[in-house]
Amino acid sequence: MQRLLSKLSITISDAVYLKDPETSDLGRRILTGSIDLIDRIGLEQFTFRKLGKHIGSTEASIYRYFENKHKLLLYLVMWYWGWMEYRLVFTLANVEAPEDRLRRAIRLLTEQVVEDSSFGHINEVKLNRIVVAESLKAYLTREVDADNKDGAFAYYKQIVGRVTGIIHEINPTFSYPRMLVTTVVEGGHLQRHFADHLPGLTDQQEGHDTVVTFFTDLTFKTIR
Amino acid sequence: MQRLLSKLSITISDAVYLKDPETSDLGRRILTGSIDLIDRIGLEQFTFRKLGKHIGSTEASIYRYFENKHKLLLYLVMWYWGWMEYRLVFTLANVEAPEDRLRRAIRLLTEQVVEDSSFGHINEVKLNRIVVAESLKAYLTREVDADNKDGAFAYYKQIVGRVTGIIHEINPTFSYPRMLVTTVVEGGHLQRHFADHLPGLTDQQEGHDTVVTFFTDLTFKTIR
DNA sequence: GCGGTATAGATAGCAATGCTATCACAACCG
DNA sequence: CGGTTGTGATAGCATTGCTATCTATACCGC
Repeated sequence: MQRLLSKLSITISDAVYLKDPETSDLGRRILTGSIDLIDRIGLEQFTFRKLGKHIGSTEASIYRYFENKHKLLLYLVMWYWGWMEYRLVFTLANVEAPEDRLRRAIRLLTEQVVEDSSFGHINEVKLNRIVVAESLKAYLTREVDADNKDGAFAYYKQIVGRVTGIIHEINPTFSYPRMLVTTVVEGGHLQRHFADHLPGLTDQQEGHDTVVTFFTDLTFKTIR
Repeated sequence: MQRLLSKLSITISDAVYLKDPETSDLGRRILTGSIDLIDRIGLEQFTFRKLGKHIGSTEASIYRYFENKHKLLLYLVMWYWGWMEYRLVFTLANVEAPEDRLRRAIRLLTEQVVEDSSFGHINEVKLNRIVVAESLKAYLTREVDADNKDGAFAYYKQIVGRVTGIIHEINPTFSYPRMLVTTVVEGGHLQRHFADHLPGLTDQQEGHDTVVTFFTDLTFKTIR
């Protein structure tokens, strides 16, 4: 899978960037560097000026690629879901039984990413942490509607659509598959965050991964 | 209930404010005005300078009450959960059967607030919209741990604890009650947000409230 | 009524942020 | 070789986030 993925590229809606960062050395340094820096200092503290310093370039040059840090976040989040969709498709390949397919899908969507490798300049482990900690901020703004029109959530919706389809195979009468899938995905992120910072709000324990277990169980029981 | 609540007051940890806004006219105008303005323009666009103009005061005066807008948000969110805990206690009063108690609790936590009245200078309808749209930003920061130590999430945790207790009554062997409750609460908020802005990600329909139905159903099935 | 104290308005100021503009230089491309 | 493109360098400006100082007022105890 690694080898294959490294040849594929994830298409990002050109509405989220001014100049495609995949097409130049500086662009790729912006991606690598921003993932690095956001993971380290958090989105609030992150600025284009700091990123410029971090990658040995300037604020003005970065502005030639992205309108502002919100758009850059959209890019990263969109890339992440594009990558996840690839992984989902591979994970489900040749798996026939819908129950197995659903189980695998939920695992993929709720487990932590621990291995970085497939794409050269993107560190998926760090990007996963960013998505857990910051991606909701990409949805919870006044610009959602515009960003949505720009296709920023296209991969996310596709994933929701795929899993919804599996649920439908298992139980065609279940009325709220999309609600369930987004609840599982975002709930998974939130539980990971709580486990790290507000342990009183979760039951996740050190060591074994109760998040995956919990959401798998919840999903199968809910759709019955 | 209205009459009783209007005499009660919700205690907010003094770590989130510099000067108790409940103790002065200006303080109460800050609360009323900030709820108004955040609801109108969103947290990102909201600044103390704008709030000063909005309530006919100055930036500097507001800074005497709150360190920054993040602390003000914590105050509002904490107030909201304090208020919700009151309402939860009243909603459950004299209801014996744990299934009924759970059903009522979930409804309260996931339904939209539509009536404003009980507390003079706080508009609960607007505050509910703010909590739906912005409260996750209060958790998803680098300061969570410090804010948590300051007791900013105390009411939230108490509510989680109460509902966890009910779940335990119904099924003492269920292992993840806290995960379930926070998933329901935050999931409820998210679904409302999606319904308004990203309808492709939810199944909520105009008119009848599927969010409450969905999460009630999910909860009962999950704990069985 | 007098002096003290708390409160809030007015104004200034400063560093950081968000964003734009201009210019110079190098690479590369036909 | 001349033109285009991409990047760095620098400047600048409005806004934000926050602090400081000064003044007017109101209220509180005596």
